[in-house]
This record gives sequence, C-alpha cells and structure tokens, in this order.
Amino acid sequence: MESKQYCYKYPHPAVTTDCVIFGFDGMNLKILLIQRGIEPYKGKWALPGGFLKPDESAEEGALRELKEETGLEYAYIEQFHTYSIPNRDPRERVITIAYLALVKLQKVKGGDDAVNAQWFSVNEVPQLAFDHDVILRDALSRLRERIHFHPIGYDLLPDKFTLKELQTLYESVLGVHFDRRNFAKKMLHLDILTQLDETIWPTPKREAFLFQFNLEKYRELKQRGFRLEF
Amino acid sequence: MESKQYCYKYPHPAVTTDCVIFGFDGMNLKILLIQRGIEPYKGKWALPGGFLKPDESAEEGALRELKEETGLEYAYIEQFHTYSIPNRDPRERVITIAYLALVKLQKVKGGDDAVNAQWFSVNEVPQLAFDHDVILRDALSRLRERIHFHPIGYDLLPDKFTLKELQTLYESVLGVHFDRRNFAKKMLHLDILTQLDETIWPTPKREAFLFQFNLEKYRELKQRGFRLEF
DNA sequence: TCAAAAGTGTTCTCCCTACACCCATGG
DNA sequence: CCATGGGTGTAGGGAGAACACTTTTGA
Repeated sequence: MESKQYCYKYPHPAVTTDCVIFGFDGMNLKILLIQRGIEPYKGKWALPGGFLKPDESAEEGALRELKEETGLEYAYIEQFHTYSIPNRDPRERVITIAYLALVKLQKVKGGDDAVNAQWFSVNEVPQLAFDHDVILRDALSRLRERIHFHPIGYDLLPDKFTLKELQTLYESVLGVHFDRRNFAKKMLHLDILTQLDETIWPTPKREAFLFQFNLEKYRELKQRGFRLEF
Repeated sequence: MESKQYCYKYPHPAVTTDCVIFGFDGMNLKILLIQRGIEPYKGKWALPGGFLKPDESAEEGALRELKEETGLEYAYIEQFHTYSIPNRDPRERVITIAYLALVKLQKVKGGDDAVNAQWFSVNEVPQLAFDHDVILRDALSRLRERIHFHPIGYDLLPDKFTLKELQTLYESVLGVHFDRRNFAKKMLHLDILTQLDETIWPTPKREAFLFQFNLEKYRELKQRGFRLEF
C-alpha cells in the first residue's frame, strides 16, 4: 500500500483554485466565505477553493467550486492573480490561481458544501486563513477596475432593477457617493439600459421605474471600446 | 538509482513562468524570443521561461528568467495570466504563470542564455511553440490597458527622450495615430514630464527638446488616481 | 528656395459637474 | 399638510479634437 503514488523527477507544487464570490443584497457588496473544518486554520474563515483536478483547467476548477458552494451552474468568473510565495501554506508548497465571481444573490440557493458557508459584507470580513486577506484585497481592487469597462450590474443585480439599486451597487463597490441625477444621466447615456413600463414600490413612498440591461447594445458598445468614468 | 524521487499522494502539475519581454527601438514595439534547442517544438521560437524552483516565488522566477536572457537585474514586471489547460504541453501537465516585462533596449547587453535569443517586432512575430501565441496576444492586450494608467515610457524609453519618441511609442503600442500638438498638450498637462534645456538632432532637419519622467510627480498623480484617455 | 520636422495657440463641441424644483404617496 | 423619495432640466467649466502658421536646417 503506497500512499504517495505520484512521482516526478523534480519537485512539483500543489495547485489550487480559490474563488472570491461577490454578491449584492441591495445595500452592501458581499462575499461568500467558508469556515474551515480541518487544520491548518481550523475554524477560521477562508475563501472557497480546492485542489485542481488532473484533467480540469483552472477555470473549470473555479466553476466547479462555485457550483459546490452556491449551486450555480454558471456565473461571470475572471482569473485575476496567482499566488506563489513558497510558504503560503504550512503543509506543502501550494500555488493558488485566484478567480473572482459575480453572482445574483437571489439565485443562490446553496450548494452541497454550503453548510459552513456564509455571506459577509466586504467591510465586515473576519480575519481569514492563509493569505486570503491579501487575495480578497486584490479581488476588490480588480473589481473596482472592472466596473469601468464591464457592466457588473448585469451579473450582480436581478434581471430587473431600479436606477437607485444600480447606483447603490456602484457606490458600495467604489465606496463613494454620486449625485442621483448625474448618475442616471451617465448610465442612460451609455444606452445599454432598457427602461421598462413596469414599476415597483421599492420604498413605501413612491414607485420607481424598472430597468434591464440590453446585452445587444452592450456588446456593440464594447466593440467600439468604452470606459465609464467615475 | 531512482530518477523520480519527488512523490505526492495526488497528482501535481509542473509549474513554469514565462516572460513576454517588451522593448522599444524608437520605431517599433519589440519582444524577445528564444529559439528552442530541444523537443518538443525544437527549432521553433518561444517565450523565455522555465520551471519554477522549489524555493522561489513566481515573481522571483520571472526576474531570474529576465536576467538570464537580458542581463538585467531589474525591470518592470507584472503578472498577467496563468495558463492551465491540461494538454498545453505534450510532455506532462504544465501550468504557466505569465509575466510581462518592460525593458530599456539600450541597456540590454545580452545575458548568459542569450545566444538563441532575438528581438522581433510585435507585428512580425513567427509562429510560436506551445500556446505562446495566445500568451503574447494576452500580454499585448494587457500592455494596451496598462498604458492608460502606467507611464510605460518610463520603462521602455531611454532616460531622456523627445516628445516625438514618446508619441511613436504610444502609437506603436496602441496601433493608432495622434495629432502631434494634442498629444504634447495632453502629456505635458499631466505634469509628469520635465522639459530639459538640452536638445538633440533626432533627424537631420531640426533639433528637438529632451524630456525626462518626473517620478515624484507621477507618484503624486497615481495617488490621486488618474487615467489617460486616447 | 524648397522640403521636412519642430514649436506653438485658438476655436468648437461635448461631457461632466453642481445644483433646484415638482410630483406622488403614506402617515 | 408634511416628510420622503423619485423624476426631470439647466448653466458653467474644462478637456479633447480639429486645425494652420512660423521657424530652422540641409539639400
């Protein structure tokens, strides 16, 4: 019974994928964390992730992790950095390919492994295992870059949403406040939103129009190249 | 005599770092390629790269590669993507952490391994080994993004340069043409260039002022956050 | 004296910003 | 009738884009 059956001429590191899964609850940007059940860092919160299987790419691994934790078959994911400092894991050398994922919170029912998973507001995250605090910081900074090119609302908001919700999303990602009217003007001017006839009562005060992303027009716009300045 | 001495319970991929090394000769954006001396892809051109050593991070590995090929101790490097499709290398599973590097061509003397190295204009690159054509394309696209935030001229041009040189650099990276006057206005308006009293004769026609990057002011600007639109 | 390259300034337009008023609803 | 939140428009400033003339030098 040989337990170490995979042998190489030169040392090979272990490779994992970790996912920073972002969601938005209408007020705050959230991320999904897992409470570790085993050593090292047992009991600490950590990013969902796991070892890369022999025949899957890192992206496939990240999507697999995403499904295990959220039950979602698909979401926007994007690789943003690979972490390779030799001693980042006390057990053996582990290289981590990190992904960020954007999910619609309403669609998350919880996956098989979701028992120990919990959503945290990004500004109320506990101390994390390994170097996951660094990974999270990098993910946030990539998300803040991405928001200028990519209509992240498309991935984070419900299909139909109010301008107010969209603005709150941008404000909570970027940590700033915008003028209501200027924000609406800028977004509508991009011409990637469709105003619906439907309205809802987001507050007990007054009804508000619902909007949808127009994927067609977004694709055209992306083709031409654009950037949203804030 | 056991040749496969490093054993693990689970399969581990090999990990390499590859470098896309950019330079600028005053006319064209160039990259450094290596002609492979061994199979697979023997004789084909490839990006410089190599296996990660057990006790170095990917960044250290990339800097080591850079030194071996160019003799340079330091240059701007930036990780941009990790490639992990299972069969990208026919020998065994290899995961590649890719870096881009910006070097001043005049300072490159050639390193120990530089015998089979050669500079190519980015639009005259031969067919490359492995998936290196994809990696190069991704590096170029990252460079084109980076040019908006990062004064890449600081890393690619000589210490002193003319506005014309700077403009040619931007034009060859972005593949567009700018109006001379507007380009100068925009660059000078950023206030990160120092105009020197010195002049040179870049052409036999007329002398031109030399400029230098002002690192102090660039740091201030970056602090405040900025973006160069083109 | 002509061709080629460098230096310089103005106008127009558009977008971003700051900002104020009206309307509808629930209490 | 008042407080709250949503909808809408305008005036001013700044930056980018288009654009032309002058100067210097070598041939």
